[in-house]
Amino acid sequence: MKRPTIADVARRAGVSKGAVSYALNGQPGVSEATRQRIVAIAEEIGFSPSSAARALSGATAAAVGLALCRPARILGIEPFFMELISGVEAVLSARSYALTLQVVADQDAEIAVYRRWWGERRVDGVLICDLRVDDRRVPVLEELRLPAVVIGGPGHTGALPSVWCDDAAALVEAVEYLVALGHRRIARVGGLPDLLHTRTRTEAFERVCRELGLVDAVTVPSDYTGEEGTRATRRLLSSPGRPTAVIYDNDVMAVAGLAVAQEMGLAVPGDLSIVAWDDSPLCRLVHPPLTALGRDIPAYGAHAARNLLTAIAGEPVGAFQDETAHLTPRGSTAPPRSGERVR
Amino acid sequence: MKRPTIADVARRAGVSKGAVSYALNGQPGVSEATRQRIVAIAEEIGFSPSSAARALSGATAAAVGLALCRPARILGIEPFFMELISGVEAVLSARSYALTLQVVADQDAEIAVYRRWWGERRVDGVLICDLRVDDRRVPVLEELRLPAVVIGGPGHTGALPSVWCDDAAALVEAVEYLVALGHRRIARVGGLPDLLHTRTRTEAFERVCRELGLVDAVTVPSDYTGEEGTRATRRLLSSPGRPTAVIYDNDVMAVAGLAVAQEMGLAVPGDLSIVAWDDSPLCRLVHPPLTALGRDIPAYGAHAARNLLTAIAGEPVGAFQDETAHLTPRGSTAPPRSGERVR
DNA sequence: GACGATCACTTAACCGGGCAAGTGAGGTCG
DNA sequence: CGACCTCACTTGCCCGGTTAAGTGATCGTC
Repeated sequence: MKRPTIADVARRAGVSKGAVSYALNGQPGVSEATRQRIVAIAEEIGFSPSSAARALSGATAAAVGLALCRPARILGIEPFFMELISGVEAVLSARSYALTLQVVADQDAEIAVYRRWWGERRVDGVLICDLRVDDRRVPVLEELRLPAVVIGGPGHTGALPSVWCDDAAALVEAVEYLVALGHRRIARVGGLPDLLHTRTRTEAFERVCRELGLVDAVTVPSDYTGEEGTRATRRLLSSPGRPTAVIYDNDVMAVAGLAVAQEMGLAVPGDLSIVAWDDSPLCRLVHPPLTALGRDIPAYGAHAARNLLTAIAGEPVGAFQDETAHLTPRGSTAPPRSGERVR
Repeated sequence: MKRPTIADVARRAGVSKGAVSYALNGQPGVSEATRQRIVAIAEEIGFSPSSAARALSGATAAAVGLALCRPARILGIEPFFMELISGVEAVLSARSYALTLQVVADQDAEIAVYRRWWGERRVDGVLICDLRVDDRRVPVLEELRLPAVVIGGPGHTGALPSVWCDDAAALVEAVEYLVALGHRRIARVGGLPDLLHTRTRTEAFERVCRELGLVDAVTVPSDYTGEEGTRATRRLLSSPGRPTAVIYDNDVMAVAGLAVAQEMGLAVPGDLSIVAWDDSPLCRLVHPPLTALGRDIPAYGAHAARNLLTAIAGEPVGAFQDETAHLTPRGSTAPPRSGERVR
């Protein structure tokens, strides 16, 4: 089956292809009667304009890019990215934009992908995730003048617009909640230490613990995998003066931590309270269900996509603060047993 | 920063753009010395050919499409799709193909996306997931002559090539294993009943149970979500003559089932054995770790992508059988308690 | 009734590559 | 020595849209 082109529509309508272009794009230059006839014919023969030809004649590619820099085994189990993509997609497909996805091995590969996409005019703009401190991708995108929205921050985004949320405030809420329950020995299993939001959380954790007088509040770095969550939890729970509550930087590690506690014969929440970051269905699936810091991730992605489309349209876009994650208490948190409450 | 075009390279090299095209595409028509000079200049000024221009002049779009027809909350938590995408990506990016992703609401929307992609020449081919019985997408893709590889089967793929694995055999292995442990009352929580592989598994389950003389082997349909897994498990475990073993069609529901058992005070595996389909890290995270039917999903995706590229190249491709999922026994399966063993 | 304005188109150039056909220089051979 | 061939390019058209500029018909106006 041959794909219909604008020339086919023009021939059937008995007009020039210029007229068809004006008619289908709502431009002036054709009468209303002719426009309707052309639209009907286009509909009838199933014409949709070649994105390549459109992109070539100066218009947009009608596509945005997303490069993910995480190994497959983490991408798979972390609900975050798929939920983000769902939200991004909802906005893009409503405007007939395509999403081009690429999984990359490291930051250099990611930068190479951006340069290639830019040179190939394959995308009109990109979303960047997993912002790092002094991120090398930012100056490259600025230099290329490739429209981009950073998902993350605040700060370290250069002149690029961003969509961010206040992780520090969310973390403070979680710690204050645990302290209100009576916990004094709180530990945290953090995400990849290079990521900006991990650093933000770590600093907030240290600050709030200092302010509340919690002395041995320690953050164990990890890589978001269940294995690392298991390892970190084992270490924390085997140490003298083990914590009575642990905050995990993602849900996967929190679930892993729960399993370790059960394996070691510790009751959750009796002997150990657990708080997870990112409240995916996973948190509600396990027993006890996990207290979690949740937020609407599809909405987060949707905001990023919307701002990117605005930036592509050439309008100025600044930093957008999304809602702060809020704590949903569930069965995994409770006051520590009395013996534990006194240091 | 202006994007370099082939004309920029030609000007710097002092040749025509035709010569540059020949040089960069390894075609004969330029001397080796000139070719190297041109390649060096292209490298230096960071030239990559516009994908739009390339696509327009008859070559490929260098992109393949993947439409996912599942609601966001399922896509997020099911590791299957992200792992599949990782595998697909590994093959595509090695050949500089882009992956265009779209999340759609239903089958009609998905078909509309294929028609649009085809008309826009946006992709050279597509991968289709979640094959149904007498799938309506198949004849559409055949009519459009859009290269496609079906991920699923066997059967119901029309003349389209496919990549599939023998779910029936895997299911039989799981049931035989449970029977060997001494189980006689085995139930199954199935996936979406419309999907072909669900039907394949259901038929295999009924057949093998009949052959082994297990009388009340029941399949409860569900939708792959944790909530449905919870509901189905509650119903199964509350019924008189409750099963001593349950096979779940995905890992999420298995984890949910485990939580229900714990909540109802049933010991796993003492009172209830659990087998999960798709062995994601999730299965190893919970306590006890789940016995699972695992397979290499990234490899599955990679095979599909490879066959799609072959089909795009115009070479004939048939059905490809991937390895059968194999059972990894873990802590969630054991012989039923003696009182249960006798019917 | 001549003139300018407006309308409803058409024409043609352009985007950036690919590629068939053309060209001129140099070499081979009868 | 001229015919022929090969090599190493150049020229020019094509892909399928968009859009500025051009054109002819109709209309209103003085």
